[in-house]
Amino acid sequence: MKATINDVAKLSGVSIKTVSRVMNNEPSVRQLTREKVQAAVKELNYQPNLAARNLAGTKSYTIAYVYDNPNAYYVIDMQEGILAACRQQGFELLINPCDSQQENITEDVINTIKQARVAGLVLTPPFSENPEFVKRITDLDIHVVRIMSGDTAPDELSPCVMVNDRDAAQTITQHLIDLGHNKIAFIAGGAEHMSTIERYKGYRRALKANNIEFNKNLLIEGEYSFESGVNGAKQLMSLDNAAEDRPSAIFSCNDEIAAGALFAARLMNISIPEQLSIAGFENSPFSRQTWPKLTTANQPNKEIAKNAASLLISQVRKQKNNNEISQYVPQLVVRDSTGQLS
Amino acid sequence: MKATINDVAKLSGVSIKTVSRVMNNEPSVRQLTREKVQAAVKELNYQPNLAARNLAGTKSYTIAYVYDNPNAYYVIDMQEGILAACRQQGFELLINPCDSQQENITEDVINTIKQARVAGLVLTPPFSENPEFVKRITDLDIHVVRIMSGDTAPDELSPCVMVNDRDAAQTITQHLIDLGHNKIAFIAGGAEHMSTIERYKGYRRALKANNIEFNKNLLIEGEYSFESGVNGAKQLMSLDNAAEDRPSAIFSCNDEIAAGALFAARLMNISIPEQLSIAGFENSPFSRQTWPKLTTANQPNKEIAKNAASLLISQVRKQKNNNEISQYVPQLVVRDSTGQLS
DNA sequence: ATAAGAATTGACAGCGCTGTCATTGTTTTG
DNA sequence: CAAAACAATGACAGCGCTGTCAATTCTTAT
Repeated sequence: MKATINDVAKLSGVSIKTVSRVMNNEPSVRQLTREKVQAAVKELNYQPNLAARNLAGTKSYTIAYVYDNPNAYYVIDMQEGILAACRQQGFELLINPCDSQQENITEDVINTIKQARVAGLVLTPPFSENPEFVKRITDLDIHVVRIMSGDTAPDELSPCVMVNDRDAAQTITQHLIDLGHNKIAFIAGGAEHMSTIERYKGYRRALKANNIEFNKNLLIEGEYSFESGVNGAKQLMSLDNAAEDRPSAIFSCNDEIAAGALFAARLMNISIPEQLSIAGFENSPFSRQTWPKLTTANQPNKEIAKNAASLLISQVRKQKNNNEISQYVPQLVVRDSTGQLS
Repeated sequence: MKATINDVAKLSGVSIKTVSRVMNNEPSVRQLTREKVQAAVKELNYQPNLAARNLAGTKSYTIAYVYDNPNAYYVIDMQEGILAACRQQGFELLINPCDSQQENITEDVINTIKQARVAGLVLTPPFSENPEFVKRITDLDIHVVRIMSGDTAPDELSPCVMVNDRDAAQTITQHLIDLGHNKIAFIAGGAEHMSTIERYKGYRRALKANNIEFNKNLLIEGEYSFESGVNGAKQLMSLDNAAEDRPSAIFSCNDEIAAGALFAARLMNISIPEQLSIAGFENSPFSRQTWPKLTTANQPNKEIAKNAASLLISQVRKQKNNNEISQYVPQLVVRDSTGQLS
């Protein structure tokens, strides 16, 4: 029922070794031979047996996704993207959820990837932002691709797929400015996240580009939570209007914060967007479940993850891969929570 | 570095075949021998090579989680539970996200599980609620364990882990009644979900047990969405109060609906819980991100999934497994969105 | 045209385990 | 106590593939 390499060899009239070569994109196979084999592969719908490959070879056909992130939507998207790349390339995916705060987490992860003979790792924050952790892994000759916030890779430890939160945040802030706002507050997420830092930088850059002076009363240091949004917005909206401090727009570091801010505004009978504009970031399902729906920035996580995983697989295979995009800029999604003052 | 079966055989002074027997819990091994081997296994920290097992044996050590569910929190919890069981038992997990509405989905899934030599499937709604689908799989001698809503398995196709939404819904409704409410509305989720039906039944049963007459104006047929909660609550709260139709409590079929209802109440300047109690269901992270926080019912998804997966693995191994719980009743979590009328 | 060199291909062993079946050890029974 | 019955163990092949290395074919330069 299931075709083996032997069937392919017979059908195409070559040895199994040659079939193996074709399947692994090895050089030293004549073009004609290659095509014959590929035809047979197609006809028999042959797919190499992963178990046999893993057993026989010194190479590994398994990559892992090591994560620790409370945002289920993010994780699922990443995972599905990675999975798509794996399926395409005949790789296996080991999922490894874990607690990045745990004492011996690095050793634990190393153990797991040794045990399972993992060839490479896709890392997302917070792991991707921890150079010590990354170094420990790459020192073991295990390939790594990191997905992280920024515009260029921070070091040479591994290839990175960058998410340019800064530019995106600048775009969002500019959107607010274009709407006529000049008192724009920023509710930050936890400062331990690079994404917070980057988004903040983008916000500041937009202000600067438009000659709007930064007012530190309009900066709230929060964390990535609904509650933080509620408190931040409350604090902001109780600023003295006479002193011209009270903002007419709030840029929240993510959608959850924005939802909280939205909620607080509602509590204070401030109508959105007539009296106050609120923007989020992430385009999580959350942002469509608020009322009004949130203006936000969309990052195509599935696509990012798929690309990162393909990159990783090319690395593992020692093939080059030219059509990788190494920087993504989240795109502005304008919905109903931002508008001109009226 | 990594111990093989050979090392264990040498250390314990038996043949590799005997070690294999011990590792697979096969009979026909003397107790003394078994212990010797187990000691060696422990000393060498030996773990059988999955690839070799899969390649050599006719048995498979892979189970799959086939899902199609928009609720990322649910999926992640399920997946992590299944993963935990797999790790414990030395199984491999194949993750298979897919679209249950797709034309040839059944064939696709069958193809995948044949290709990967999957021994068993963990199914959650909507797949677990589709008997045709389940039958197609079990006809192939592939083991299945279903997680679904109800109190007893609907058929003999496969073992089931039941989530007794009905009893839980009754408990929630009773909680509302105990608080003094007797005009309790129900905003349903999509009727194609068993969970909706079950939760509705529990609601009706609680009414009946307390001699409260069912008022069909208080039943809103919605779907599992925020918007549905908004619309449902609006409709309910505009009911004529004079006719004594307007509810003082709303039982929403899940947290998302409840969040919508909460939001609508806020829009109408109805204070929660002073003027209206709202209960959700699911205890999703969502329910802690509303204000006030939602009273809801908690289902320990991770644990349910872990149990279901262990059950599946026992089936696959043809071992019996007595300590499985086959029914879970979600527990009432009282928070701030329900209270007495004041 | 021909030898040296390079490119292509194949034979064969073996990865770590399980299935089959033969062998050895231990009980039971007449 | 011998024979039959059964329990415990091991020898060996082989799962489907890859790595090594030798054999073959094709180039190229002389």
